[in-house]
Order: sequence, then C-alpha cells, then structure tokens
Amino acid sequence: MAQATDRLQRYLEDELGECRNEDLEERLNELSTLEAAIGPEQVNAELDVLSALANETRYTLVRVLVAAETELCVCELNAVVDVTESGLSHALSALVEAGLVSSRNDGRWKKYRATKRAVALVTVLGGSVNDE
Amino acid sequence: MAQATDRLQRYLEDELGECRNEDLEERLNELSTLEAAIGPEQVNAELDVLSALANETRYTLVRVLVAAETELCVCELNAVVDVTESGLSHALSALVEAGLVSSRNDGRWKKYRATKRAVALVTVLGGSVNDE
DNA sequence: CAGTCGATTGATGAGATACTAAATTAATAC
DNA sequence: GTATTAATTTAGTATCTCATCAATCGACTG
Repeated sequence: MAQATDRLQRYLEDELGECRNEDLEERLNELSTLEAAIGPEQVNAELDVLSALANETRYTLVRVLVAAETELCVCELNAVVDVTESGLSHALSALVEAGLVSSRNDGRWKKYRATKRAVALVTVLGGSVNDE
Repeated sequence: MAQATDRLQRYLEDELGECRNEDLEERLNELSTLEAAIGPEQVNAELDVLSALANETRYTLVRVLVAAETELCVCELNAVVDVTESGLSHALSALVEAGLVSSRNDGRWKKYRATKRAVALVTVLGGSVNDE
C-alpha cells in the first residue's frame, strides 16, 4: 500500500512538476470521492444485477421475456434454453432475486414476466454493443 | 426434450381449449423467433460485456473512470481498488477486451479511459437499480 | 383421498474465475 | 551500456459458479 502511493507521488511529481504531501493527499481524496460517489449497498445491488445477467441461460431468458412483451409460462421458457427443468427453475429464481423478472401463479402453471429494469438493461446493452 | 414439448402441448390445450400439432409447432416457432431476434455472435458479445462488468474490482474501475470523465493512470487506479498491481492489470485487460475502457501509453505511464459503451451502461445501471 | 403433474429446492461435482507471486517486457535515467 | 521503474504476462491456487440428479412441494384431477 505504501509502495502504491509512492508510485502515485512520483506520477504527480511528473505531472505537476512537484508533489508535496498535501498534493498527494488531495489526489487520493479526489479518487476516493469518485469511487464513493454511490453507496456500497447500491454498488452491491448493481453487481447482483450484472451477475444475474452474465450467464447465457439467464440472459437468454431475459431477452426472450423482454422480446415477448408479455408473460410466458415456465413450460414455454423450457423450449428456449438448453437446461433441465431444474436448471431453468434455478435460473428464474436468480432473475427474480435480481429484480429482472416477476412471477405469477396461474393454476398449476407459473408465469414469468420481464421487469422494467430488464427492459431498460437489455435495450441499452443491445444498442451499446452494436455501435463499435 | 420430448417431455418438455409434451408439457407445452398440454399447456396450449389449457390455454386454447385444444392443441393440434400445428398449434404446437407454431408456438415453438414463435418462441424460437423471440430467442433468435439477435444473432448468436451478438449475444456472445453482450455476454462478454456483462461478464466483464460483473465483478467488484472491474466494476469499480469502470465506475471511477466514468465518473472521472477523463483518463486516469494505472498508478491512480491502484489507489481505488483493493488488489495487487498484477490483479489490477488483469482487470484492466479484461475491460479493454470487452470494449469498456481504452488505453494510451504516456511515456513510462499508462492511462485508461472509459468508452462510450461504459458510460451508457453505468448510467442505465445506476438509474435502473435506483427505482425499485 | 390418492395420484398426477408442474415446478422448486438442496446437494454434489466439473469447470470457470479471480486472485497472488514471480518472471518478463518496455521505457526512461544514469 | 546498466539500473531502475511502470506495467504486463505467466503459472499456480483457492474460490465460486452452474448444471444435474434426487427429493420435495403444491395444486389440480379422478
């Protein structure tokens, strides 16, 4: 850790011409401010969402549900992903946890629907990855 | 697999009152269309981006670079994440690969900057996770 | 009520991931 | 030239992830 700030100090000397201890402190504070702009609990929430999406099975389910623009039955979703019934259930459970889909019981069937959050993310992701 | 479509057929019978084989085929085609709306290579590209973001170290780096709105030196980034120099380098390399940051050599220093893609994603993610 | 069916849960193992330390590269300084 | 410094790469390891199997839950049906 001390070494790391040593290097930063040399960098600031390079950039500023000189670097007193207070200059170093100030830069460290600026960096800390950038890092802490949003609270740690929100960072964790966002990481949970990203982790939920970062899997082929789960991302496919979200894409399909977003594209469907309506709820789909588990038995329908089973046809679009290449996992067992159990794997599908695990995947849907993770997506519910991340707030990316919601579920509803309909008699003996269970139906899932994409949330607004899922729509927003899938939309931006598609657009952002298109333009290189 | 046969079992899976059996269940789907029973579901369609439930929903439609009856379900001939052509009804089943049609529904399977609709689901397949939803799934294949974007090409598999783009799905993979999007999954690569998501995987790159779905890690505390890397997501922190991206957030800081987006917030900074300018390039930052590796030695500065070292101050905001809790990994070794080596770990930091690995993280930055993965982010470059995913098109989330770009790099530039400046003498003996190396500087990284967030890409538009990173800005778009971090922005939407922050907004989308805020509103429950 | 017993049976069937849709779906979920929990445990396990193979594989992927994300660190670290050590060696290496590339650039500047002496 | 050699030494030093910033950063990366390679190799090894511990941890996490994900899909599957088996068991279970809950709701309808006969």
